[in-house]
Amino acid sequence: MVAVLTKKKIRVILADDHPVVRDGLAAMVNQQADMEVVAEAGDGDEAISLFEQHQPDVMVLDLRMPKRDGVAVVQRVLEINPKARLLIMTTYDGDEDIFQCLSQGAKGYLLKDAPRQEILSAIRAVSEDRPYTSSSVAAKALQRMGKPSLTQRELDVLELVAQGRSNKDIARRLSITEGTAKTHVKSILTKLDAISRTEAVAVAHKRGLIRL
Amino acid sequence: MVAVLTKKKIRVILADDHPVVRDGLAAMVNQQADMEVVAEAGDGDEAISLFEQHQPDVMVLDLRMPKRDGVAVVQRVLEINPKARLLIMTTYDGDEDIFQCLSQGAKGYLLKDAPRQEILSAIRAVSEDRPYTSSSVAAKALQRMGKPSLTQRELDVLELVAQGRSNKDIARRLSITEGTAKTHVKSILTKLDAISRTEAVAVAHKRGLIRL
DNA sequence: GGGGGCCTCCCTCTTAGGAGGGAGGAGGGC
DNA sequence: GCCCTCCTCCCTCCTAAGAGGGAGGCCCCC
Repeated sequence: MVAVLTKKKIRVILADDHPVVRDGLAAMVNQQADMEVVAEAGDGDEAISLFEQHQPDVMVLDLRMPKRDGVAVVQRVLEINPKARLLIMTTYDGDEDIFQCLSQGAKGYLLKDAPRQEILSAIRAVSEDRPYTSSSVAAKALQRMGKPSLTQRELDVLELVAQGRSNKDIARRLSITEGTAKTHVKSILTKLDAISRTEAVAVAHKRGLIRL
Repeated sequence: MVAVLTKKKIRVILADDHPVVRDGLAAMVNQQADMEVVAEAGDGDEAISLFEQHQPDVMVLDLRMPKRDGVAVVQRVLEINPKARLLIMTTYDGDEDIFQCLSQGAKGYLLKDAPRQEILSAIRAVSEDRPYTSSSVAAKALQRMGKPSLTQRELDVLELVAQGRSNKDIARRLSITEGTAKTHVKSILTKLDAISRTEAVAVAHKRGLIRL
């Protein structure tokens, strides 16, 4: 704390539903001379309201959170302030998550197993509005490019497929005919390049299209 | 730090592949007057060797770690020292993981979203050889009771099923006939109480029988 | 007004998958 | 010795699932 008054500290909000992780990040951040944690959120809604309230330089966001999903938080926060600087920090490295967040306007994306130094330099980069993405994550985002996206209806069907439902059952639940359900399943198989519905589920899971 | 010399501190080893989580736990633990972190491991092998080296009062273990899986670490450590006090701390709440760890002899199991106080009291409990299990986790363990377990071969088949392989493909990979593969799949379906292979995968995943 | 997605529904045809049996050999525990 | 579990293989029968088409209505955007 010697030459403190030269620069303003980077004001950080942490949003993660694990107290342990928040503690860890807070400890790391507050040890740095050039940054400080101004608030901590334990769920998506809290993250949004704390962001509005504090207008931090950087918000570090976990993707899977109670109440409101990470992607939804990204969307909402950027709606409130399009210049918000968001750093996604999560365990999920599916290309869909990464692609969604980055294309929606998050400035950085890193994985929770990243070493301390990488996390800190990511925060600094994002605070200066420079994008930060580790090479492995960037590779995933590029992988996702060019791949066809599923329509909302297809995602609805996919979720039921992943639960192990039959086409007939899916049709009943969505109030469509079995034939239509088959049509959707078929185009899911084509888009995901899978030969069977079970493989489609495996692929979708790996890509982060479905959770659980 | 007033009345320190009355008791020895609880010596804790942390094993988790996320530096952030280790930092968070370390910060929490070292703030307590009655405990201290003596070592940190970032993977399974390291956890085992550090345990041997330090013989801590408690080892806090993540389940999914590089090199050696959490359950395997539990097994090996208890082989080395049957009186080892292990506290599992993970994000996975599948009944299989919980059941495996506890029945193998882990003293406690808690989820990473647990509040600080719960984590600390769990460490204290386990250090005194008292089992600690949160009620939701205990409920899962009981759920698992009575359910049939899969044989090794069935697990082999299940993994391939989860990858979306056909029976024919599975047979080829395991060097058995398609008929035998079918037999295994059939008994998997029966044991998991599923009607289709895709549902079996969903159930298996929920229970923590398969990863990814 | 004319695309272009998207959702819906329809057709035929083939096969992989699941139901329900039985049965033999290997290995371990009692 | 016996029993039991597991893995292996066999049979039949039937349905769900996937391949490969086509087609109409809707809505939004250019």
